[in-house]
Amino acid sequence: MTDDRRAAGTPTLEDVARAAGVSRATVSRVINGVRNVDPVIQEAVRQAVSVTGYTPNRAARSLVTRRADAVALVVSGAGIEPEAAPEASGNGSEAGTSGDGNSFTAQVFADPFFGRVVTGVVNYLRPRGMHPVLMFAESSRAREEVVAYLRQGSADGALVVSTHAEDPLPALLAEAGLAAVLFARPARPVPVSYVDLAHQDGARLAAEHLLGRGCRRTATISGPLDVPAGQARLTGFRDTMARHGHPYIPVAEGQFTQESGEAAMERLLAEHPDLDGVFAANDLMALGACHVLREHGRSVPGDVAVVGFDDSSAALACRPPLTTVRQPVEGMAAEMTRLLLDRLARPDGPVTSVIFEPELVVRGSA
Amino acid sequence: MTDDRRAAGTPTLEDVARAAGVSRATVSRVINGVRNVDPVIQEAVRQAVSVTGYTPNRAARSLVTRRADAVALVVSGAGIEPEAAPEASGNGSEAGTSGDGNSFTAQVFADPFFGRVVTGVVNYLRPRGMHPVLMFAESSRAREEVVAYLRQGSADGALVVSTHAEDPLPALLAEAGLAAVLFARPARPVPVSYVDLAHQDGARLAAEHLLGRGCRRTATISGPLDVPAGQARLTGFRDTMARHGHPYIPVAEGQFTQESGEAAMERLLAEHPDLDGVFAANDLMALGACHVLREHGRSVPGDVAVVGFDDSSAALACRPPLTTVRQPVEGMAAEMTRLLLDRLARPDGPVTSVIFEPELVVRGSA
DNA sequence: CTGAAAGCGCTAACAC
DNA sequence: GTGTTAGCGCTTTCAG
Repeated sequence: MTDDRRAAGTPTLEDVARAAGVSRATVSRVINGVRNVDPVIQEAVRQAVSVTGYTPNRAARSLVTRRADAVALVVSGAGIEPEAAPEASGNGSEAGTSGDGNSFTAQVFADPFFGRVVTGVVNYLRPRGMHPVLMFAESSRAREEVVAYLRQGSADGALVVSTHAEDPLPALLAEAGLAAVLFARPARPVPVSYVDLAHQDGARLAAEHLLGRGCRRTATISGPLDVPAGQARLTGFRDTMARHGHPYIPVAEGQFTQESGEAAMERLLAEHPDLDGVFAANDLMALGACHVLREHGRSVPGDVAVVGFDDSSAALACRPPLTTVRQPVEGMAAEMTRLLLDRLARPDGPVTSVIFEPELVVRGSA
Repeated sequence: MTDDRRAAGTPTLEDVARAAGVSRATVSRVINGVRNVDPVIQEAVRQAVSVTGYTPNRAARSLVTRRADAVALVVSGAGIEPEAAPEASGNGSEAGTSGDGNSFTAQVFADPFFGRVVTGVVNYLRPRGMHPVLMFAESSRAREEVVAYLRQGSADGALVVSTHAEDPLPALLAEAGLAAVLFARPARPVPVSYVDLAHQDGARLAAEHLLGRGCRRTATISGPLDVPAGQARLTGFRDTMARHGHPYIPVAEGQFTQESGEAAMERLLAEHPDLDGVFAANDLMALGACHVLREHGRSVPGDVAVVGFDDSSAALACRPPLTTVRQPVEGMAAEMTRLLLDRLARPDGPVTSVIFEPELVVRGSA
C-alpha cells in the first residue's frame, strides 16, 4: 500500500540499506544481531525493514554461511535392496494401505511412537527457528538420496530413527562425515551419538509388577529379536523372572505391530492355556493380545494380567487401559535433537550417548 | 583415495570443469540435462563428476533459480492467540502428553489421519526429488513463521491441513501471494485450490447401511460442528435418515478424539438406552463408542451396530473391526501435492478443487 | 555446440 | 562504528 515498493519483486538488503541511508553491511549486522551498531541506526534500520517488508533470502545466506538451518528427520528401514516391497501387515483394502504401492511410510505412522518422535523433535527445533525435513530411507536408493541431500547442504545434519536392525544408514552417514544422531543404539557399533532407553530396566519393572500381583505363569510377546530394543526387553524380562525362580518363560516373537501381537497371543494361548500374565514388548502388541484374550474368554486383568511397553496412545485406546512401561519418547527425541545441534556447533565434540530411564505406569490391565 | 581431491572441501562445478577440461557452463548443462551438448563431452563430464564426487550445492542453485525444491507441509490449528495452551485431552501422566508443554503436535499425530496425509505427500514428492518440511501453525506467531519461511524462499509452496475451522492461515498465504493448496475446503472462501471428500455422500452411505441392516433407532456422534467436514457428515446423515422416515436423530457432538467419542456415547446412551445403531463421524470416536457400549453391556453389532468414518488404522484396532466410510486420504494428499506442483510450474493457472468420493467398507461392527 | 562473464542476495574480512 | 569489497557456487544470457 505504501507505494514504496520498487518495480523489483521481493525487497533485498540493498533496498533496506537505501531506505535507511546506510550500507548493506550495517543492515546485515542489525538483522543478525551483531553488536557494535549505533542504537539510533539500529532503529532506523528496523524501520526500513518493516517499511520495505524485507525478508532475508535463505539461499543467499546459506551460500555464504554454509548452513541450511534445517535438519533431516529420517525414518530408516530395513536393508531391503532393490525396490522390494515391505511385507508384513496384509495388503489390499486394509486400512491405511490403500492405493500407494509403498506402504513403508504408512506402516511407520501406524505406530503412535513415530508421531511422538516428531513431536519431540519439532518442539525442540521450533524455538530455534528450525524445521525438520521428513525423509524415508527404506531402500538403498533412498539412503543414497538422504546422503546426497545432506551433501548438497540442504540440511545440516540428520536425526535418524531406524525401524530395523542392520540399518546401513548410520554407517553411510558416518563415512561421509555427515552430522547425525540416532534414536536407539545401532545394532553394530558406529561412531555416532545416540539416545536410548534402558530397555532392560523397563522389562524388569514389568516383570516385578507381574510377580508382585501374584502371576506365576507368565509369558512374553517379544519384539523382533534382531532389533536391539526387542532383544534387550526380552533379556531383561527373562533375567528378572529367572532371578525370582522362573527360569523358563514362554516367548512368542512379534514385530511391534498389533497384528503380530494378536498372532503371538494366539500361539501362546494354544501352548499355554493356563497362563496368567503377559508382558508385550510394546503397547500395540499388548493391545492385540488383549483382544485375543477376550476372544478366548479370558478377562483382563482378572484371568490374565497384561503389561505393555511405551505408554503410547494405544495404551489408553485399550480397555482396560494398559499398565505399561513408559518410554519418554518426546524427551528422548528432544535430547537427540539437542545432541545434533550441539554437534553442528562443535563438529569436533565427542560422540556421546544418553540413556533414559523407563517408568512403570499402572493402569487397569495389570 | 584417488588423490584427485584438492585441498578444498567439497568439490565445486569449477573442479569438475577442470577435471573434464571444459567450462563450468558446460558442466552445468550436462548436470541439468540441457540438450545440445556433444555426447563425447557429456561422457567426459559424467566421468569427472564421479571422479570428483561432485554434488551440486543447493543454496547456490536456489539463489539463481529462485526455487527451493522443497515444500512445506503445514498442520494448521485453531486461532488460539497468544501462547494459549490447547485444552482437551487430560494432562499429567497421560500417554503421549508427557513433558512437552505444547501438546498440539502430540494431538495431531494421535489421529492416524495425519500419518496418512504424510504418506500421500511423501509418496508423490519423493519420485520428484523433493521432500516436505514439517511445520505446525497453531498460534498466530507460528503462522507468521510459516509465512516468513515461504517468503524467505525456504520452500516453494505450502500444503496445509487445517485441524480447525476459521483457520486464518489460508487467507494469510493467499494475501501474501504464496503458493498453497489445502486439504479440505476452508470454512470461509479463500482463493486457494483444495482437495476434499464428498462428506455428505459418505454419511449417506453410512445411513443407508444402517437402515439396510434394519436399525430403527439410530443416533450419531458428530464431529465438531464448526468444521465443515463435521457439519457435512452430520447433514448428510440426517438428510438421508429423514428421507427414509426418520426425521429426528439424536446427536452428540464430539471432537474427533477417542475420548470425546466415549463421552458422547455415554450421553447418547443415557438419553436413548434403546438405540440400535450409531454413526460416528470418525473411527477414533467410533472406537470410543464401542468401548462404552461394551461397558454398558451392549454387544456390537448384536445390540448396537456402529459405523465409523475414515477407515483409519483405528478401524482395524477395534474389535469387532469397524464398518466404516473410507476416505482415500493418501490419494487425496497426493493429489493435493500434485496441485501444488502444478501451480508452481504455472503460477497463473486456475484455482481448482478436486472432490473425492468415499466408499463404504463393511467389516464386523455393522 | 561451447566458453566468457555477469550476477542471484548475502556475509565477513578488511579498511577507514 | 560503519562502509567497501570480495566472493559463496551456480545458472544463464550472449558471443563466437
